[in-house]
Amino acid sequence: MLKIYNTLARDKQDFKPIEANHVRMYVCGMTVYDFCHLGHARVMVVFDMVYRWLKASGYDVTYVRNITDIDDKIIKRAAENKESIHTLTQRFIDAMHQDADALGVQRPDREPRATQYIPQMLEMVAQLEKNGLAYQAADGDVNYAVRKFDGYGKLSGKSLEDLRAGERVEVDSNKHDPLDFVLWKHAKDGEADEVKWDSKWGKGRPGWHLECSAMGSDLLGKHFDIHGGGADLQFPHHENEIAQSEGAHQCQYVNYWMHNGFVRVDNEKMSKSLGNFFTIREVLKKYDAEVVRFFILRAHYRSPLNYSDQHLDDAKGALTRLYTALKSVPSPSVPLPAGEGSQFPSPSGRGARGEGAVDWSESYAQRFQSAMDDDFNTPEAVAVLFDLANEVNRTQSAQSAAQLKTLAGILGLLQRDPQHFLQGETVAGGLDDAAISAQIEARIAAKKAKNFAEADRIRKELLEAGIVLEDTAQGTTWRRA
RNA sequence: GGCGCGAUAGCAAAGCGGUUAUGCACCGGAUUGCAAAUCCGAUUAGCCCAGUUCGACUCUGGGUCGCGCCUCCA
Repeated sequence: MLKIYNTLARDKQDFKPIEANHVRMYVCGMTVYDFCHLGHARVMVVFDMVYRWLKASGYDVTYVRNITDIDDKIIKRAAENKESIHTLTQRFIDAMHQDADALGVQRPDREPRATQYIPQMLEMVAQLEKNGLAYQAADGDVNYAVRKFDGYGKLSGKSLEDLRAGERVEVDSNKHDPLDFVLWKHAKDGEADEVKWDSKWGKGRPGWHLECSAMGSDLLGKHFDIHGGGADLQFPHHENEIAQSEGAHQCQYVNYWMHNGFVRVDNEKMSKSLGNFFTIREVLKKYDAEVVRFFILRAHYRSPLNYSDQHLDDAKGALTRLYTALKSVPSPSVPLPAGEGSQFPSPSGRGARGEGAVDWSESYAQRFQSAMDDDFNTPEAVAVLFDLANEVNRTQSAQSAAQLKTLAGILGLLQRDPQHFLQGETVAGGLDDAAISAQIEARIAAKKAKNFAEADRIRKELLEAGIVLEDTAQGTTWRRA
């Protein structure tokens, strides 16, 4: 039985989807005005892992991750760049897809853009107004009347009183309550047509919180299973989403709220405002994308994750061990042909399908499964992978190697040709494969002639060029350090 | 100030009321011409103070420190 830590309950709970065998999941995606940083990478990878595990567990999953393509920052950036909103957002959506693809993140089933859901948003505002939860203020903005919604604060565990006590922003006299938030932002003079839409409250654009509520319920229904995002979205964003959706639809919005921990640098949250962020593409210049993915999945999704070169190097070394084990055994390909995944029972007797054609009765698979079922405990699941690697190295069993590759595949890891991972790409200015082969041949000749001094010299020279040689029973192999 | 989360060996990071986490590093051995890789073994833990218990890293209370949210943020 899968257990999920539900922020709403502050506890791990048994996961039961609303519809048997079908899971509907929404994750807050990016605001596209710049390149994604490692914090974004973590959300994408973490929920990709969740998506994959639900599928491997036999569920049909509808996964929605939105794109915020209208927002103050976008407008500001477009103006600075003297480009249109559309050009700017499209550019960064493309960049985001490149980054996500590199990290092995599967595309969500739907990727709605806020600007395509304006009618649904307006409809929601109208419904909220009708339900007495929204009002148009003197400045033209339509606000949500927080104190009219019973249960405001149930996700973040904050009461309105607590929130007011900590109020740090200047009180906006147009609001009935300082905590009221904007649903529809009234257009200001001089704003481009591109950033305003007609509505019965006048021209304007949607508030950020409204976007997710409208897209979520339009694509997944008024009540769905899982809603995820970074821990910083818990308040106010997700709290406000609940207020909007439940206020408009008069029913429970989401059953399980999941929040991933932050990526930190020097023990501080990585964020735009602190300026201490690394973009995904920056990091990928230095580290293999799979290493980055592995680095993220090695920690539990709710724990903070400190970024540093040392930790990435560490992750690289560990991943190398797994690939080395796969390399040592011939043809560890995925054991079952596609489409025949139903011959094994899936975890907990859920439907038997999906990408994980795994024999779940096998002991490593069982350990892997209970780790993943325990609130997606990937560190524990990864530990199982290492135990399996040890078994592979010890027994040279093709079956174990196949199991290793299959289980790792559920995490989106270890699917490449081991040789390719270990040897990497030719470094600019470094030795190419042909040059390395020539050196290896020369060394083999030297060894045959018992000229070990020469053989060692060649090996040392290669090592200084970042090439590690390994003499095996099958001959000499090499990898990049 | 309010609310919440965390503190595990040199580093990273999990589970668990009593029995090896795991990876990297380090030490010994096997293997190797020597290495590397691999295998076997050893060493290194549980912020502090109380309490519960036959027994606590694991539960309870208090403290200390760190982090986050309360403002856009993944």
